[in-house]
Amino acid sequence: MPELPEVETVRRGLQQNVVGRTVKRVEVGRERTVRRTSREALIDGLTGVKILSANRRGKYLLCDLDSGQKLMMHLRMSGRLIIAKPGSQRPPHTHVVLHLASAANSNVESELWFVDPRTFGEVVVFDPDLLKTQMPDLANLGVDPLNDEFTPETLRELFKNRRGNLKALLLNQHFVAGIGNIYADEILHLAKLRPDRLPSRLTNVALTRLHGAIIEVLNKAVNAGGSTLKDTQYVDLDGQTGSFQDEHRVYGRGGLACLSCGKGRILMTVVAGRTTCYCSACQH
DNA sequence: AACTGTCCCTGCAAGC
DNA sequence: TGCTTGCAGGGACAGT
Repeated sequence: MPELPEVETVRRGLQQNVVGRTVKRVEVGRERTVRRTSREALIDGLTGVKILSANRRGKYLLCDLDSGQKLMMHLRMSGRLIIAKPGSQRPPHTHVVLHLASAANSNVESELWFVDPRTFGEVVVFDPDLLKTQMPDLANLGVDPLNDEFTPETLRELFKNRRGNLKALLLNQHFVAGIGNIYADEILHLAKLRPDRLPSRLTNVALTRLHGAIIEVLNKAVNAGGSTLKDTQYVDLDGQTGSFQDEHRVYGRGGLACLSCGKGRILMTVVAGRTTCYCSACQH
């Protein structure tokens, strides 16, 4: 399930394969994928338009367009972006197809497919001036943890006057943007903190450890190309799987021995309404 | 204002 | 074997 590391891997794929190219034609299959506006709005907003950049904010992919508008793509649970040769066999649930003109230094055209079985994902073209009204979720997004402005002090400020537990806070996109269920559990395990701990009670030492764990886990996962699980089949733009699932220490390991301390057993419970795995011995 | 619970949707796996 | 059921989860939304 795409979280920050997977989305960052996809972003790099877009940078390589899509930036600098012009959209010749747009196909929209299932309208739910473009529900924020409409089929016509997406086709009008992208046809004949050049894609200038590939950026990321949390789990949101954002491209500047030469029309002055922006393209936002969100993979949510099961979304995938695939670059393919024109006319290739499309997988089931291919909801949006962008036909891309060849890059300046080549004569190879491509298709960019937005594939999404569970249809939670979305694709939208929006006017940056209307960000606050049209894209309130994006406008209210918290700090990106891989941005330099994310420091232990940031975390300390954000923890003030918070009632929820650590896991709920890590999952809250208004707080820190990009962490989902898998990486929240991995981060808390590395930081040796229980998911149900209250942030207001954390010592400065623990808080600094948490800050370091957020950055370390996310960077390692980015370097591994993200995590590919059985159920979501996450792959990058070229169809490559990630490998960070091999480094998961708690996620999906309920009932097994802790790989870090060797003493504890991984408990599987529900915290903040999500399946949560943590070590009974080394997380306090 | 901040938090919790429910819903959306499909594919897969477990259980009968 | 073949069906049903439950589960996975990001974020919008309604309710507290």
